Amino acid sequence: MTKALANVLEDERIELGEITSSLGFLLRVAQLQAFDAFFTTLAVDGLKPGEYTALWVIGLNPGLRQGSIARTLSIKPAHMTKLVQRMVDAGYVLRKIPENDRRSVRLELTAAGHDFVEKNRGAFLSLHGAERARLSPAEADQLVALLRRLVGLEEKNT
Amino acid sequence: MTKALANVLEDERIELGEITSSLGFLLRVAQLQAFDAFFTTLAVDGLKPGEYTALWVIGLNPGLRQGSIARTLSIKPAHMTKLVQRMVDAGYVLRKIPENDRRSVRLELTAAGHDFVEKNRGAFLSLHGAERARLSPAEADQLVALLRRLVGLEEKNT
DNA sequence: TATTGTTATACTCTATAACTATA
DNA sequence: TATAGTTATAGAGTATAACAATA
Repeated sequence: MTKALANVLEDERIELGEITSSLGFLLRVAQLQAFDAFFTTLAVDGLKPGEYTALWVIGLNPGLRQGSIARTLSIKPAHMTKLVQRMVDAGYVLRKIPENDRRSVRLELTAAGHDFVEKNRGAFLSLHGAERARLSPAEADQLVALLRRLVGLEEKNT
Repeated sequence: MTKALANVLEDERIELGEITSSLGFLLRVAQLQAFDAFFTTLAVDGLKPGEYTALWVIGLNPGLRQGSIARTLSIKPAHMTKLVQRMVDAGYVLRKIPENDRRSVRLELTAAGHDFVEKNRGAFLSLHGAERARLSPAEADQLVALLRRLVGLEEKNT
C-alpha cells in the first residue's frame, strides 16, 4: 500500500516537457481515453468502435461497395474482409454481388443490423458526455469544430 | 483510370451523418493523419511515435522506474519490456538495478540516446506544422489548449 | 504476501504480397 | 492489364495470466 502510493506520487512528478503541446501526443492520449469511455459504456453488446462505425456508414449508404467504405474509414482491405465477415455472421450485414460487376461487393444492413445501430445510437453518440466531462458544452463544440477542420471534413470556416 | 476515378467520386459522396460530430470518430481520424505525417517526416530514423516519446520522457526524467514511465504513457508492462529491450539494443537506453530495491529497473539515456532525442527533437515537435496545415496558428493553439483540458493535463482554465 | 518486471499466449489491427475472378 | 476482393503471413500493440526475484 505504501509502496503503491509512492508509485503514484512518483508518477505525478514525471516531467513531460514540450510533448504536452504536441498534437500527436495529445491526440493519442485523448483517443485512449475515448476508447476507454467507449468500452466502459458500450462493452455490453461486444461491439468495437470501428465495427459500430462501419455499420453506421453502411446504414446511411446502403448498397455501397465494400472498398468505398473501407477507404472512407481508413480500414485496410484485408481487415475489411474480416470485419464484414463478422458482421455477416452476426446477422447485421448483407453482401450483394451486382450483375454488372461481379468482382465487387455491395453492402447493406439487415433488419437486425438496423435495429442494432438504432439501439446503440444514443450510447454511441452520447460518448460526448463522458468524453467532454472536463469541458463546457461550448468548449466541446469548439473542439469538435477545430478537429473537423484539422481533419479536412470542413473546407472553410463558415 | 476511369474506374479508379469513379471510385474516388463515389467515396466523396458517402454520407457520414452525425458521427462526424463524434469526438471519438474525429480523434481516430486525426490520429491516423498525425501518424501518417509522423512517418512521412521521420521514417528516416525508423523510430516510432511511442518509442520516441519514451526516449523523450526518459531523457527528462533520468533514473525513473520503468513501470512509472509505462504508466505515464499508458504502455502495458509486457509491451514496455520489449520496447526497453529495443532501445537498449539500439544503444539509446541504460538499465540500472538499484541496490535498495533490486526488483525495479531504473532507466536513463546513453550519450547516443541524448543525441538521438536532440537530433529529432525539431522534426518531432514541428509535426505541428504538417498537422496544423488547415488551421491558423491561433486556432492550432486553441486546439492544443482544448485537448490538454479534455485529457486532464490542465486542471483549470488559466 | 505483495510488488516489479519478465515470459508466454492469444487476439486485434496493420502491412504486404500473392492469389481469384472478374473486367 | 487493371481492378475488387480474398487469403496468407508477419509484425506491432494490447490483454491476460503465470512466473521469478525480491521485498
